[in-house]
Amino acid sequence: MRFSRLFGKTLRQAPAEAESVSHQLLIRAGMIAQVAAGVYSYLPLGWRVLRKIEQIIREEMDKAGGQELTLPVLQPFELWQQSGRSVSFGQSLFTLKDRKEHKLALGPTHEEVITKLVQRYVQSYRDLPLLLYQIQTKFRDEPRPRGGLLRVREFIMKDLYSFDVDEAGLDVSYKKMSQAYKNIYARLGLPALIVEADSGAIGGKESHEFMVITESGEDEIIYCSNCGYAANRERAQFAKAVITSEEKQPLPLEELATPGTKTIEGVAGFVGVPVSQTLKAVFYSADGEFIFVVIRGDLEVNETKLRNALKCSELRLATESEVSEAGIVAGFASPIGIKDVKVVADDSITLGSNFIAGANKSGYHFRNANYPRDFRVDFMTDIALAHSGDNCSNCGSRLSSAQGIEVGHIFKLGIFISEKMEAFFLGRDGTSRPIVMGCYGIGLGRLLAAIVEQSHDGKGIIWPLSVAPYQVYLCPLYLDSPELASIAEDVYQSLEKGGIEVLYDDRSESAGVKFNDADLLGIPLRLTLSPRTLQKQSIEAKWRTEKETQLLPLENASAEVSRLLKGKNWLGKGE
RNA sequence: CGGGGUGUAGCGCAGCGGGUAGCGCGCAUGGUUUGGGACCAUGAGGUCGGAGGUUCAAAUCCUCUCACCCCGACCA
Repeated sequence: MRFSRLFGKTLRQAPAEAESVSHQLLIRAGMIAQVAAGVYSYLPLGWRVLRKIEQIIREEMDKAGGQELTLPVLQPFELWQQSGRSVSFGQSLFTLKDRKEHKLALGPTHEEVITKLVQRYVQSYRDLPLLLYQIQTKFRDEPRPRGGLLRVREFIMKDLYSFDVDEAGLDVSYKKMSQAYKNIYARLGLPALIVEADSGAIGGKESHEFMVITESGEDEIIYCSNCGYAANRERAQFAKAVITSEEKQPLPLEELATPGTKTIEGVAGFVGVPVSQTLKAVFYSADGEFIFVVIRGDLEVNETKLRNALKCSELRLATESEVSEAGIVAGFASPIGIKDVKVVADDSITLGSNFIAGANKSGYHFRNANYPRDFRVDFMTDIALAHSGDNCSNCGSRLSSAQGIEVGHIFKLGIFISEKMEAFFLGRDGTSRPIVMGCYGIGLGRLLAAIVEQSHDGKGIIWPLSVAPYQVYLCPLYLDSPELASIAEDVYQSLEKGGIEVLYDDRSESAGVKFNDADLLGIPLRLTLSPRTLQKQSIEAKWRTEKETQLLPLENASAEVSRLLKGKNWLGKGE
């Protein structure tokens, strides 16, 4: 490809709205262009990278036994009603009406459609297992797109669905996919960490995310460097410290005047006890129902855990007026004596005794509140948010935290969808059972952005050889010399003939401009041709990742370059 | 949806005590240059996000509105 003919232009300055590194570099390199919030065009260079990523994913899916197909983007809304996910996806589902006023959805994912399809063709256990996938555009009306390609409303995703006869079969499919994903990240040069995850609106039970650790990541990972436990913070477990008060025996409940102490810190300070010696009350609205949450004063509520515990789809903090309508005195609330309100407790309230708790009247708290002696709860489970510094629930070591980009998510769906979509099969024993499903998603654009996020320097992008838009940047200097121009042209032709992907900088720009563009675009190997190298009948080669240059004989340069490229692995590292 | 911010040439920005728009980069033409973003000359390019209002006069003041970005809520 001749640079002078390439559509797209490198920019010295990134547009003001681009904040994340990947966003800035991808725009400056002329690889993507924004159309609307969370909607992007891929320019030729960016599209080449995306297609390479796609091909790697396709190869790994095929190797794992996947069969590629394509499902429609346009889906009848009824399918979403049938699965019940029109509710759980809620506003994120893009919907539209056709000319007959029939409601349709733009697919944010394809469990419904594929399960319907599989239902038509699978009748017997003999038809299973199946691994079906597609690579296709998804639509999600995200509340807040951000970070360039990191979170968008229209994106290309590979989604694979597994169909098995039982849980054991699902485990096998899940492992295959997990391995295929690891292979993909390895080939992309992405150090991805697998972590336990919440399954969110997709549903199902077990799920894992693949995370690339980088500061710009929007997810927080809690991990234990001792035993290897790692989980998304939404999901993370930790060992809650047991608080032993001086008096282990429950003491009689006492009312205590605590004027003006509306916060946990305020009360604890006023009474002179640690915050862990108090009970915190937090109020939520879950699908419209008022929820009273109790948790030990030193902990915070994990809203994802709470949502899962309540099995609700919409969860938010209750407003002040909702709290007072429920008859609760904010700042002095506790479940003691509370009636007609659903109370959910974190199990931390049993890890201690004689707590300070609200007296449900302004200016007063109770001393020596104990569960279950003094109050009841509707149910109790783990709804606490893990922090770095907490203890690992596996091994007791200190947990750490890191920011990460979610570059893949795999789910064990079980029969959650297949039951609703009536996808049953006949087992060997003649009984009809729902197909056991898994789903496995990976967003290509986000993958591309993640690569840039963790592989760049002050000059620009550093693509791994496996996905670089071109392998070689041919950079002749002093192109106005007819002799040099003609040799450069010959080299270009011979590289192309040799099957090497080459971007030929045929512009008559100065050396600095060309070198800077080569670095910005992140092409792995740069070849410089100038009177200086010509004098030695050679061409200069330089890897994007290295400082040193080397001279290659001009004669059969193509073969020499091939040799160089083959000497590198797909990441362009090592010999 | 809550909070904050920005919309002026392709990109980055200035102008905003009202008088009809300018700088840098980029772009075009010509010339001199060239191993890490050269220089000179000439030139093209703008309904100042949109609508309404105030005024003799609005990029500038007022009202409404739209878009985009960031934080949060939310989210495979």
